[in-house]
Amino acid sequence: MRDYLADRILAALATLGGAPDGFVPEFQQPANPEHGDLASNAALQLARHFRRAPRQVAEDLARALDVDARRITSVEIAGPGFINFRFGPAWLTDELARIVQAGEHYGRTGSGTDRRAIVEFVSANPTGPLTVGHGRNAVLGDTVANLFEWTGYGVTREYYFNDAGRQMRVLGESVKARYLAFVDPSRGTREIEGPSGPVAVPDGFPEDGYLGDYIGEIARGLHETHGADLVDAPADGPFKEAAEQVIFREIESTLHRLGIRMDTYFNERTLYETGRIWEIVEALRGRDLAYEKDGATWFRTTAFGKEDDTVLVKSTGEPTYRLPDIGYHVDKLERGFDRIIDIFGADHIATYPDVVSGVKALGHDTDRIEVVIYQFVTLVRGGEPVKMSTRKATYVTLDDLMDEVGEDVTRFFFLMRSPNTHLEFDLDLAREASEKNPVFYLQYAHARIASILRKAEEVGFAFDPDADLALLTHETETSLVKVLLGFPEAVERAAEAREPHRVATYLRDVAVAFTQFYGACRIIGEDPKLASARMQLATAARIVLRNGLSVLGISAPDRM
RNA sequence: GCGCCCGUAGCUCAACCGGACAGAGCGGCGGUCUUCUAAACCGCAGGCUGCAGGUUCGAGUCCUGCCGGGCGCGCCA
Repeated sequence: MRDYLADRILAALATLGGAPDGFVPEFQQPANPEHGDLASNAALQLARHFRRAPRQVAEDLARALDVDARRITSVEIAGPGFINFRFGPAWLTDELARIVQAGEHYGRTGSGTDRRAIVEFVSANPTGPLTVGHGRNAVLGDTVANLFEWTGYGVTREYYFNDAGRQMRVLGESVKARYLAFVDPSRGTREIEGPSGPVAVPDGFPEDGYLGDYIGEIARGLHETHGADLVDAPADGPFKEAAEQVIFREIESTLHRLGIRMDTYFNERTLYETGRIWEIVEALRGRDLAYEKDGATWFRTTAFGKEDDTVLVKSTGEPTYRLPDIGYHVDKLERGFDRIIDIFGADHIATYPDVVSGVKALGHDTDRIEVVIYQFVTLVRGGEPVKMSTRKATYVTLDDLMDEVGEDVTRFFFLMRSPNTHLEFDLDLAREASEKNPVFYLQYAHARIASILRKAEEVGFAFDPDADLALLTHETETSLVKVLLGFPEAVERAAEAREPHRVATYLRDVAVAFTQFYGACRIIGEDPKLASARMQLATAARIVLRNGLSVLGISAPDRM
């Protein structure tokens, strides 16, 4: 419809002496229904160009406008010079029929056809269970990936991790110390600083070791299968490996609960093994963007406007995260993706420009790389913010959260707000009042429609699939149709903006419009022709709710 | 000190690349179940969109400066 009207407006402008080059008519849905179904501000924008009052331009434009009376029933000028259009009932019913016909494909668009995107998300190193903090990343990334799929992209979901490095070494040491205590229960203990005062740990437990219960579980498992055979094994040998394996399995199962399945896991180590990172250092050096100082290799980030240069390779010979990150992104570019999306928490925002600079310096097209930054989740319990630390085990895991409020609520909660606003998660509220969560409102609307269809079957009402949709004249009926027609655009915009919450917001409008229709119009028991038409409308609403919830990765139950 | 994000109803948040009278949910107050699900619906109250300027036909949205909060600014990731 927008394309059609844009075409008509341009045609009308041509008869008025032409529009400025590159002028593209814009439309908006008026907030006030009295202003019609779609409004153009063309006259306001062109007033200066024509050197006339906006309303004058609007009148001329409206007069010159030649539109199909079946699609547009009224063209009005209002306010400072808006041109308001009203859709014809025949067009609306045609479109409604199209929704039912498209079914589960309704809302899929082809803007990304034949293009490929990779979304990298979660990417937590396997040092412990996923926490609520990872939840926002996981759900956001998965849903952004869904949005890409709905616009026609081929999508790869990738998890990037690193099992070398200090964190993992400490993890191995933590497990080994617990293991030794299982082997020799009389082993001495000492106290280190825990989350709330000192805690007793076995001798040999690192000062900054991991205190979570899962460490002991892993150690117990090793003791049960290997007995005392591992007492002389290195911490970063079987202990670290066992920990990594067990923890990764848990992470994966947590993600599965959320409906997330990764396509690929990328181990940072491969960038070392292939020598990729050293090639990059040499390439940068060749462009005079890397140099040696104080035993370290530096990246000349001052050449890109930063105040200081940054270290690429430490004096120990170990690269900083920046170097493999550059290599990783080059790798993704070489794999031929058209869009490369990284989902990062706000704390990583500063690292991104260095990586892009590096990739760009190597001659790659960095326009394809894009970062979705989300702000932190503040966990609130008993009205107080909860400080979380994986190491100190003062976290709430994603599994805990799902146990308490359910998978659907968990997903919806992380998706209902814009990524770049802080998310306050009140645990008490989520637990006690979870039935008041907006996600239930959407699901309830869906369940009600399913209930109507069941009921129809029970009473033996066979509705006519070729129902005369022109019978849908009630105010709540037409407004529901109009809302339903907005779905493809809602998906498209959410995808473009990488903002899943737009879909959630839209679905609320759908549920509201349906519920109003439901309250005002009965289906079963009405005249069969009208009932059939309404059944079509309800079916269309169900399709939109189901498809929309599917974009968000949330179930659409038939009963509640 | 510098950089990024945020500041909208009592609380949590929307507002579609600048549009018409800033909207929801929760909480508060008052109504509505013999009907396809009351996990619902209807109504009322509640706002100088942090403050001060600027840009223009028009600003919550863009620019500048303040104020307040978050996150960064490491040979950690």
